[in-house]
Amino acid sequence: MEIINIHDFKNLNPKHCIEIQKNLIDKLELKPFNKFPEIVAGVDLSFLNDLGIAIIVVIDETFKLVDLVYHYQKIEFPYIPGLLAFRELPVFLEAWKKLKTKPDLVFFDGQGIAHPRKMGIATHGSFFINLPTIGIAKSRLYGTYDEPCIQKGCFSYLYDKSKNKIGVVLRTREKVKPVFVSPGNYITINEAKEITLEYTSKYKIPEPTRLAHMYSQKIKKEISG
DNA sequence: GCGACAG
DNA sequence: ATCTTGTCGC
Repeated sequence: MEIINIHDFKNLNPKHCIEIQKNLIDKLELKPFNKFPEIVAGVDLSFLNDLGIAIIVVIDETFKLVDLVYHYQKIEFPYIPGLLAFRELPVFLEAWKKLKTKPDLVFFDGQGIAHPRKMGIATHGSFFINLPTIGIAKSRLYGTYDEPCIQKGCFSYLYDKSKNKIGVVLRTREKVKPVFVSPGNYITINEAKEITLEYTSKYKIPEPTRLAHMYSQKIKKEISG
């Protein structure tokens, strides 16, 4: 069975998907990235009936927009908690082909290894683009944690059932609900947290993902008329 | 069997 | 994610 051919995603049932995720665990490399990414991309999808619209924004360390591409196509896979990658990665990868600027790192909207099988969309996606990735989720999918203090920069670790760290619950803005940050691949948990804070401006959601979401809503309106 | 459950 | 307006609090 082909393990990661994205074109076969739509023909898979949930059990196949879970097997694929389990088989990919050997490819996970949570090693230090050891550099600050000066050019990063942010990914997000919006939906219009049966269309999925993927947008990728590329910004520099001053949050200036460097590049932007998007792609939309029919969604072939339902939303199933734990299997988000199978729904969204096919659309994302088509948009990725259009990108001319190669970022140093990519932020995804969703989990990285903070996932039942350590295979959230940021992790799964890294195998296709071969770049370090970070998952930024607005809510928890998996793991246990204590509430972090209320100041910006406060954080607590997310743990799996074996008490291993799988990410952080990070307060990116004072008195506002924290975000769930986990490394996708080719980066450590602490690097993911630090880089996320560096790329956070005055809002709860870090700039790469926030801008991607903003533009995907804008593009959706253009498409709908 | 009963909850939990990214977007 | 999406459907949708005003409103409470810093």
